[in-house]
Amino acid sequence: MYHANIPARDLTGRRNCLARAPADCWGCQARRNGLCEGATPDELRAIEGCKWGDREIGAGGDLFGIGESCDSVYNLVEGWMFLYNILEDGRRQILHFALPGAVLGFHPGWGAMTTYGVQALTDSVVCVIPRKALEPLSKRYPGIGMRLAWLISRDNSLAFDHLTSIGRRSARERVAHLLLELYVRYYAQWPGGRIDEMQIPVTQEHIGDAIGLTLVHVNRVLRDLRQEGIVEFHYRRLRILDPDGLIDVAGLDPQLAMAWMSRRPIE
Amino acid sequence: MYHANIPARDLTGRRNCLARAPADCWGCQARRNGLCEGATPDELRAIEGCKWGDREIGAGGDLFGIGESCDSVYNLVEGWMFLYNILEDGRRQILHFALPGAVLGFHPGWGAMTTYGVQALTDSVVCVIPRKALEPLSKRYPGIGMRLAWLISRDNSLAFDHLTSIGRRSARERVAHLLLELYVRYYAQWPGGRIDEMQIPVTQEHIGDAIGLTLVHVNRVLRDLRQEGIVEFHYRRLRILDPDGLIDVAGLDPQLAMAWMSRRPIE
DNA sequence: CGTTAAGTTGATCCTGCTCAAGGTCGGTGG
DNA sequence: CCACCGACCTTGAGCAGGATCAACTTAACG
Repeated sequence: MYHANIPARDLTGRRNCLARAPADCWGCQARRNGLCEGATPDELRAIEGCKWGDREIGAGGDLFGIGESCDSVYNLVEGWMFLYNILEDGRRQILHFALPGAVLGFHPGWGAMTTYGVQALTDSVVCVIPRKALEPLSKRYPGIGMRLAWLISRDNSLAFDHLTSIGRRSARERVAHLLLELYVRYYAQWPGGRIDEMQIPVTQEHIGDAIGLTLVHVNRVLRDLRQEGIVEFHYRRLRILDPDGLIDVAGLDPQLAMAWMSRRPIE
Repeated sequence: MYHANIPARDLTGRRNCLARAPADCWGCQARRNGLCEGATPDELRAIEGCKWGDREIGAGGDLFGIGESCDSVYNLVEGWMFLYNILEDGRRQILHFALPGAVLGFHPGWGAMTTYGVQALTDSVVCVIPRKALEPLSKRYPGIGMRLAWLISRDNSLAFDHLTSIGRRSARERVAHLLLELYVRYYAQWPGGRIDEMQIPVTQEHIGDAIGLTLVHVNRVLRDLRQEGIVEFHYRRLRILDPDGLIDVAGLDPQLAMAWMSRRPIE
């Protein structure tokens, strides 16, 4: 049973039922994911040993903002977050949606400022690993460095997909593409979830900011897709009625679309 | 002296003078960059020992195409390359320009197909390191895994910048932004190069494909910038006449713009 | 000096933005 | 249980940034 009534807080800080899934749903795999994925018991103990502790962030709160210095690496244990950039005049670009298992805050220019911010979409929990502990840790357990490299390169690969989408696809294609991505990642995280009733803790404005459109236009595209009986997205509920149709609208090779689901770590 | 007349081949395969800079210019720092950056003599020997050899790629040639399987990691030693994606109908998105020192071909889904291609802008040389050698290498020398992670996260950071640019900036801002990026990276690679005469082996079509515009519109924007006396970009020659003006057009915080130049590795 | 890639410019069209006004959902407080 | 409120969604009208199509010019190489 997935959607037991465990309340959480949304962006406004009010209780709502949008993030109702139990901890076991939002974060079940997290401790086995991210940096700990495929780790030996020894490594797990070492990581546990050097971590500072967990940090909770309410929905709408920032893990860190743009331009802050950041001396830790975070392993997202529970909840959804997103990475973003904001220009002077308020235009916002969402760079990445982070699901449990994501590694956050590892960026070049260590002492220096971050060039993006991280905000919680739902109430979230991150495991804090001080930056200083990382290097000795990777010296003792060499697998950790490679696993980090692999995780970041996976995110990079997603960023490349987004670049292609924003740079060269039409609004319709972009929306379809993002919904598919969210579905695939949701499903990889919580297999068994139903395709016709997913809780994606994201508004239409988030979607627009992620794919370089205005919320108004995103809404129009979603209306069309709804009228065509392909998907429904309404108040953070995603229902994919016609998966093949959606893949078609996205302009994806159906085979490639399936390959998305099978990105597994080294070995 | 930087621009000695050592010919290379351009996209058409003809000799030209666009890549005239001597090997010492295009690739001088490469063997000290990338995976080898900051490596101890021991590590250097180990990397040298397990590499398969160098591979040369003529301008316009592919290091690997989209959908090929790729069982090696490449260290770009000499030349410029770019990562790209092509949609079914021919639309192309350039994901990243790679300069000497770049690590190429490290991507998730190892045995699986690549999701992007890599093409040479100038005659290039890469050092080939078999994928199988990488893991034992990183076990023996833990620093290598972390260095890899750092390198990839630097590329990721650039991809985030590009996402922000394409998603939320106007055509004018995007062009200015990319020219600044190319200048900064060029300068970091070949300090001492003149700001009013840089050889950037990239056409206006490449620029368009990198920032999600048509070459026609890129041309119009460049015409405006030229008429305003800010930059000239003509036949792969970039001249920045008014750096502050360019930073202003890009809508960048001047201080942040300078910070770009100082991304250094861990420790 | 011919050839070809690359750059340039104009006219026209269309996708997606802006501005503005409602409508709906869901949580809260009476 | 109902009324209220704020966040979120929805729709229309008009506009504009950038795309498309097409023709022409220029630079660089052989």
